[in-house]
Amino acid sequence: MGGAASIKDVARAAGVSVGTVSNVINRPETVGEGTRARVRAAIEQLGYVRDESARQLRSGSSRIIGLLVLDLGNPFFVSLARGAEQAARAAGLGVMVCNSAQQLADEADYLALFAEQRVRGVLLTPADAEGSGAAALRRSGVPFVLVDRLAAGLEACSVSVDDVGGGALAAGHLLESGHRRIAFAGGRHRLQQVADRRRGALQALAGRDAVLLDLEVDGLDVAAGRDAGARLLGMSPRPTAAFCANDLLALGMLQAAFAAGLRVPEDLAIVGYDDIEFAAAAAVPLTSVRQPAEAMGRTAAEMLAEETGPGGAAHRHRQVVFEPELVVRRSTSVVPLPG
Amino acid sequence: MGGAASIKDVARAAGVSVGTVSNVINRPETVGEGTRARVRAAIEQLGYVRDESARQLRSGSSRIIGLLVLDLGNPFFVSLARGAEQAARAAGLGVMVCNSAQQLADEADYLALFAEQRVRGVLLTPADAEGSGAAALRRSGVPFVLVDRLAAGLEACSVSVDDVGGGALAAGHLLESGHRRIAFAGGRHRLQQVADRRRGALQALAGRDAVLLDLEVDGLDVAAGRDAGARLLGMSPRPTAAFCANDLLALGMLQAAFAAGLRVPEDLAIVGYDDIEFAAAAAVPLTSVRQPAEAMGRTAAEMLAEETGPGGAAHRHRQVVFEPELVVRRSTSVVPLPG
DNA sequence: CCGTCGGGATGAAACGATTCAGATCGTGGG
DNA sequence: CCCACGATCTGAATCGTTTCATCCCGACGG
Repeated sequence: MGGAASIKDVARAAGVSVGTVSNVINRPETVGEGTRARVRAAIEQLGYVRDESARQLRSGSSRIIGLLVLDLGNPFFVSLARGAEQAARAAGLGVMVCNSAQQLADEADYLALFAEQRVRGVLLTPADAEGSGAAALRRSGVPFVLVDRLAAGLEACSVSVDDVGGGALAAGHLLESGHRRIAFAGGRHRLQQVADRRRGALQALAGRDAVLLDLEVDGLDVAAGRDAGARLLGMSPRPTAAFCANDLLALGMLQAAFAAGLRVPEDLAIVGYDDIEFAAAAAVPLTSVRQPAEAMGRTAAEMLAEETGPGGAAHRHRQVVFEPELVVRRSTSVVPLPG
Repeated sequence: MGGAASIKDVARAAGVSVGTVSNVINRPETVGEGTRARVRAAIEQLGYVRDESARQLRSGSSRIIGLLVLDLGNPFFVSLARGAEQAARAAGLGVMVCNSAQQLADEADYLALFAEQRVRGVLLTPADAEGSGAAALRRSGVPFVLVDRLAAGLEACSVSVDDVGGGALAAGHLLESGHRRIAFAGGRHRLQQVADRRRGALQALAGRDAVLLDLEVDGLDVAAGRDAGARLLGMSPRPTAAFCANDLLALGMLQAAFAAGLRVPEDLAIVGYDDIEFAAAAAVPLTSVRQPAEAMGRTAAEMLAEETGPGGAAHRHRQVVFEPELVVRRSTSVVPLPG
């Protein structure tokens, strides 16, 4: 193997011109039967694989889309990525998954990488509320879909969930269960999703003689949840329930509660957010607000494929908003549920 | 923006030749100070971004590596990917993460995608024991590193963990804790990692008057663990301990045990494998066999960068084997550990 | 027998960057 | 005053593919 075989080698081996080989690959119906077979045999025999960079250079369009998620360590985003990958494959596209880890600098780096690669488009879960990533994309003219965040105005498509409504669902459920002192693990986080969930909770509690106590966190992972849980245990009077901005925090808090000998939900009720698989699998299954992660990823990829595919000129930006759904499990219900 | 600006546009705007622009970008020290500034200004002003596909076509080498993992739903592989991404970035490379979901067909599809993209190299966690993926890579001449699997012979670099040793650690620990009837959730799985862990367990139990009972699973996730747990509960006499091929299975089994009212570890001791973050965060923290996932990913990417970088001709394939480490937690220790 | 038609095949231009052999120019040594 | 030299810059060739204007040729209608 002295370097991969090119289309020229195939042409020579099959005794035809390069144009014909290209036709066999891209428009086989325009090529005579015998020639087609000969070319196919040559391709097979030489192990020829089309060089995508040359194709892209000439045709001007790439076959991969970039997906930049906030945190690959969160199964919610993994599900989202899986959905996107699935839809992309159905559209003949590949996905390049990258992890911004909520760092603006990393986000910018990866967007630059995507720009150099001339990706077909980008699915972005923005790392800040201001939308600097989206602004950069718009400036460079790369089509993009905002994921897990509503696009302001009509600048782009977006796929999101009603986080305010989700927060209200969670807080409303705790309220109905009799709780009046409720902690919110997430505090005044700079992520808009967290702020919206908090706002929804406040709305649900307004005028109901109940109070929401902010627990600041310095991350949205299990360790931060443990830490927040430890702080919650020190509060007095202690909240009787906690609403966590995501399930990772909730799992950490659950662990902190167990470590301190508290019973869940009797001594502390816990509601998470996302309904990741591990929420149901926890020893005390977590009540959580479900987001349709896979559907979100799938929808986003489909919209991008539509926008950047043939006929994309007629594309109108759309905002798809999914409704969250409360899934009640043991962590908030003293009386065991059926099943 | 009528299409992105090319190097030619920059050259025109700066009043120099394209060669000079290229030099400003790639060998700035060879260009006069004034010219350099003028070109830089033009680049800035036009928002020029180098087209990677053209660069790659001419230079022949890509700046991205492909990473194909068995299961992105398993945090172990997410950590591994994170480590790889980190090392790749340090080497100026991008990573394209894909998920074979243990399906040979998907593995082949993604490897074909990588081949078309002419990726710099591939990090592969093989989906079968026979190594058909590796064979395909060798045939197409793409450099690759086997991850989480020892490379037979000297065909390639590999980064793996001593799974036989890890299995022995887990079983040995259960043996020391007094268990004699031990279930193995994983059964005779086609994945080599699972088979090796089972073999290690058998070795540890050999001649010790203990028995290993296979529990077949049709997946390596939480749901499969729940299922295996349900079956375990029906066995009689019931095993007093279970060794699970990974932590997801263990978490599922833990949940099944709780659902049936069993106490862990008093009625059933459980050992997992991988030591993912959720293992420690479970309500009954899981004893597990730790694998250094991030270090594995990092090492693999570094080896690939070395092999495919300048001076790669002198590269000799190496097999790096990490040692697993037993992490004992509540799920196997009746007497609570300090801390 | 001629003109046309159309299926099949051809060959060269074009995409955007890199690279390298040369051109240009100011300078200092001889 | 001439020449070699280094520093700088130029222009064209090149990478592998797609695309399109042509060309070839046998068949068919007139």
